Amino acid sequence: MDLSIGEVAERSGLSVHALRFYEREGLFANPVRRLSNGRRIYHEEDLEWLAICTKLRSSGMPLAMIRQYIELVRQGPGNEHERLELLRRHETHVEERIRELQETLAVMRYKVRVYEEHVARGEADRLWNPSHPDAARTDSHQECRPPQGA
Amino acid sequence: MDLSIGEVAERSGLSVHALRFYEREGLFANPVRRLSNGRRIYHEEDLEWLAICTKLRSSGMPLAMIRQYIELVRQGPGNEHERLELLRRHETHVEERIRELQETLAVMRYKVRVYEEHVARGEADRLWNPSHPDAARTDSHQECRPPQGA
DNA sequence: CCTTGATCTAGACCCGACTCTAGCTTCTAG
DNA sequence: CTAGAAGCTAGAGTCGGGTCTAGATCAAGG
Repeated sequence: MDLSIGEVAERSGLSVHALRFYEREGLFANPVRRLSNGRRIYHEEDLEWLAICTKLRSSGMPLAMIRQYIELVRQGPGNEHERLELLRRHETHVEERIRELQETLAVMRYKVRVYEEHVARGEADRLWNPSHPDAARTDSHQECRPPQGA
Repeated sequence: MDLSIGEVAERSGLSVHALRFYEREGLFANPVRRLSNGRRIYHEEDLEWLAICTKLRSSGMPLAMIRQYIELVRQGPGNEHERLELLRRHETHVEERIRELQETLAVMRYKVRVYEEHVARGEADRLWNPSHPDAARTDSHQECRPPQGA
């Protein structure tokens, strides 16, 4: 039932270094316990929490925010509002990020399509080419009118 | 028609420091020209290119990749395929990132909803709470069956 | 008994992308 | 003529998020 840091590393996908680092950073709710010889012991719950952490991280939540969350948890019941507020804040942030990426993607797709056509016609070199002022100018106009669906 | 670094900073939204930094990093296609007194002079095209750079950056393209692109441009016509390949690689990357964010978002929304319900019923403290093994376990099961639409 | 491998700590190092500082020059307005 | 703003360079510092190293300890197997 007890897991060594190596096992946790393997199962969580984090390095042992990262696990110790996370601990120093206060990202564990309950202080990591030790064997009499000083070695860390983890349990299933730790793995579950780490899975959540990794998910939050992959969505761009900074460690500092995860720490804030876990600090609220440590303070015990009574601050559920703050916890929710924090999560919703991040939700909003992720939504905005998605929109930003989608917009860039639309512009890029459009440009790539235009470029492909030009290349096909042998008139290449007229896209995102800052050493070709003519093209740059033409193109940046196009950029102002991205695909209708954007 | 000539722009000083300060003007470019203001109009591009980048700091003068960042502009000099970008130049050192080789992110300009044509070497930035200087006045006889050593001061940099920029032109509209530079602003246009910087706008593109900023867009690419905001979509997560690393400076190193922008540099690769601009190096292809500097080499002149003939490598349009490589340029397109580079842009498509990034496109794919952005698509994947969007998917990743959408997935996390779905999970977060679900969890937040569950949490809200629990809080409403006064049974709070049962979500993403690694010091409450019981809750953690229940919850991580829920996590394995995210909203049907995910 | 000895090696191998996992662990420990403290602290150095890395990378990306800037940001800022020091010390100097140069332009512009009063 | 002079103060202040804006520029210049080289190089140091920052921040986030780790990663790695050195040197010590410990447990197990041959």
